[in-house]
Amino acid sequence: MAKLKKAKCAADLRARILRQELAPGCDLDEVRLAAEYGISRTPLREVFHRLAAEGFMRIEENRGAKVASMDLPVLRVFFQTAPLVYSSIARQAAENRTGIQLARLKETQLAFAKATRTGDAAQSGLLNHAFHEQIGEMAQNPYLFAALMRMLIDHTRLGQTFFAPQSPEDEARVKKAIEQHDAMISAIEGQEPSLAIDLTLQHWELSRDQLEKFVRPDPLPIDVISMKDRPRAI
Amino acid sequence: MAKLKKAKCAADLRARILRQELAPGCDLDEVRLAAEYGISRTPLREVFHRLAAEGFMRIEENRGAKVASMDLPVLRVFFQTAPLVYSSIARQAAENRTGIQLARLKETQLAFAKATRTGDAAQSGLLNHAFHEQIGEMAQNPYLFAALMRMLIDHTRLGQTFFAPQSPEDEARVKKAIEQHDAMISAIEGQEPSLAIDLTLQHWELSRDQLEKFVRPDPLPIDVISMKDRPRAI
DNA sequence: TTGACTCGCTTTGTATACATTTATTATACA
DNA sequence: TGTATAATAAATGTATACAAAGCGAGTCAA
Repeated sequence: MAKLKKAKCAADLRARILRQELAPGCDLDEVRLAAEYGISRTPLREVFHRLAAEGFMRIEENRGAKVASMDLPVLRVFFQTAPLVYSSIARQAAENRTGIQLARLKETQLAFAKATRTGDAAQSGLLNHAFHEQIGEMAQNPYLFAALMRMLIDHTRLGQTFFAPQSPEDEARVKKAIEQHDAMISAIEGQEPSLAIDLTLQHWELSRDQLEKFVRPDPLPIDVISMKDRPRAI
Repeated sequence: MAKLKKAKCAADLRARILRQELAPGCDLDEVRLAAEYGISRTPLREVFHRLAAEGFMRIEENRGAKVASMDLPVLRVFFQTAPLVYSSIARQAAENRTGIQLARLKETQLAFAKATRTGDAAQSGLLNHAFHEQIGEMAQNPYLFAALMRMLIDHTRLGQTFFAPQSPEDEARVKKAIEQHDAMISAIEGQEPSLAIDLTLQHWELSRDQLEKFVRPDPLPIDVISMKDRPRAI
């Protein structure tokens, strides 16, 4: 039981970070969290060190653990690197997937589609994360998997709003994402690497178009700024 | 001082694993190592969890930490993935390197060349590792960097013998590797991404040819097997 | 008012003692 | 002799107590 607590704590912290319930940069109180999870500081700190190495947080000497930040320079790299990593993973997943993994992926996809239908945006984000992580496992490539996991941390955090559609267009996008997942499952099941790559890149483009709105918000119209600041201008 | 001990412990464990002084799969005694590094089990265990997440070791519930193994299936993936990761990193290093990083890289290369000259194979391996890790840092890509670090763990462990030349041909190979490093530095300094990629792939091929001898030893001649087993055959 | 300093509080880091689990050995029995 | 089981030893996991470092409020002097 005690062991389960530690694993559960790690999993829950990951989820809270991915949901941005623990915001990027916010710092984590050892005693508070230890109490919250019903464990002492010792095992919690072990979890911290592990999550730090996984890229969820960083630990600063004598000043505790903080949730990994998402600075803009890195986000640029994110958009640049995602197609390479995602498509490589997709190809190898189609080549190497096992039947059991495929069955699990289908289950996740069902749960994911259901979460979007019930409008649970946070849960949708986490299940979408799980979906892509499972494809990563199928690739059986520990090297690229490490890169993928780090990409997904930022991708899921950025995409929090994706599954909370505000308009009919947003809803259509979510629906399309689900269909793309289904197509990807088919390509992986049929062991068609190049098709899996194509579908993955299409899926990425859908996601990217949405994400970029948050990463590069249109700069405020120049006159608005100047109007606002004019009174205080020298 | 106490903090330095922990960092030093982590760095030393990494080095010992890379040198195969701690062999793949061997298990790590908490009390022994804690005594060895002059710290208690608590901080050592934190280091273990961190190194586990970095891919140096794995931790099994209630049965301690073991050095990460190098199984053949994964090694196949290693050979398949290395060109992609290494060349992507090289390109981005050429694009994004800073002057300070370049200076540090040159220092490492000097130390590396010196270690090969003095015949210190273990140190050569570690400095070669540091050289490629520094190129990874230059790329400023945390996602691919995670993949690179995992590749280098296996690459350095596999290549232990590379810098302990047994023949004039081996020595020529080491010499060539050093020259390739110099050429890579030039390409990165001159910010020539495509040249950096070419040189990196050449460097990889040199390394690969040598590594494959250890990974895929020639299978026993078929008649030797049949001769040996014939007496016991049905 | 500002800047530097001290004191005390809060938080982080480490060691140690204890609980729990696994591994090993000894012993009994078939 | 081989196997199963009990007893014991060794280790891993956790909690707690204590040490050390950081942080902030308040004080005092310039």
